[in-house]
Amino acid sequence: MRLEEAIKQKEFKDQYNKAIVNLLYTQSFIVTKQSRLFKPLSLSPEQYNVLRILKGQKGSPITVSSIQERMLNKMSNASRLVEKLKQKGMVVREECPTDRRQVDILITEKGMDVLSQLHNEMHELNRTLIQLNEGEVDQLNFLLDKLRG
Amino acid sequence: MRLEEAIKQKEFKDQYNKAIVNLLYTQSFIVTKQSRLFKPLSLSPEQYNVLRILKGQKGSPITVSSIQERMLNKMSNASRLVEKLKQKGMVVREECPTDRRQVDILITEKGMDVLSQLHNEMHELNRTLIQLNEGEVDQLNFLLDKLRG
DNA sequence: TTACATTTAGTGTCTATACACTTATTTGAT
DNA sequence: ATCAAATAAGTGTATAGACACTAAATGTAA
Repeated sequence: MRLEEAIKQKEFKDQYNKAIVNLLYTQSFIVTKQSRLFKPLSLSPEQYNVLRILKGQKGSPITVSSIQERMLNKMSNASRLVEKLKQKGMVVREECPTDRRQVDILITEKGMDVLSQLHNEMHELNRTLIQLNEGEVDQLNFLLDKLRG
Repeated sequence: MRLEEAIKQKEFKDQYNKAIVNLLYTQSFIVTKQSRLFKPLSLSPEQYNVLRILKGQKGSPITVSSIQERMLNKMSNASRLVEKLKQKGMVVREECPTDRRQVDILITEKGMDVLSQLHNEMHELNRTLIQLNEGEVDQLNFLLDKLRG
């Protein structure tokens, strides 16, 4: 659906303003659909994001601040998200041996299980959410990377 | 900055997965910068969105559910956002004469003042946030509209 | 008209964002 | 060696998103 119909706005001042609104609306469109996938596993999109970061470590520990740096939303609170995941038994916290300010985080077997349960569905969803051909997706990624300067 | 550096992820499974992550990251990038503009006026991005919808009405009232339909995030809670704006004196609530379930909302002089204070800065910010030329912005809007099917 | 379904606004609760703050530890300059 | 600055993790608080729920008003069909 065109943005104008989706939010019932007839016109935009210019294409730059429309692009801003289009990006915000499209993110909400994506997150809403992803959330429904996470729901049965009692996982939020941001908790999923943290688990993905931990999985990417392939066994080596990562500190809370490094998780924060890798998060999609730089303003989110990795400390509290890790605590939520720990309560669910999906991660463990360990004191960092070289710097006692830091805390090493590791994904558990249970955390890995949750990710593999989601793997196929997520891949399928991401593919169907984006109704573009391969050339168009490449172009979109190029434009988004360029947009941010 | 390329997405890979921004979130320190070396590669993506495919361009579709990268596009999803790119869209989520870019939205956060935009909202974070917009929030700083709203901060001095004690306005949140979503409250601003509601005020913009009300301004677009050019004086005619709009119900809470119609505001909801026009919002960028369809899951947000127009009822509570309107209440916050009312407490700040930026909107008024009136009982709808034809349907007592509904509540008509109108923007006040104060609400309009806040919008005009932000007008120039917002336009400038939106323009500088998007580091694309005119043809590229058109292309981006086309791709985002097509993406959602 | 009565009974039932639908619509509208609003509430409750959990989670997350935004941002200022605290505490503990480490760094680094003198 | 000392002490201020910087860094890491975590806390407090206000706002918002996600989603189930309620209450009141309206629509509709028998």
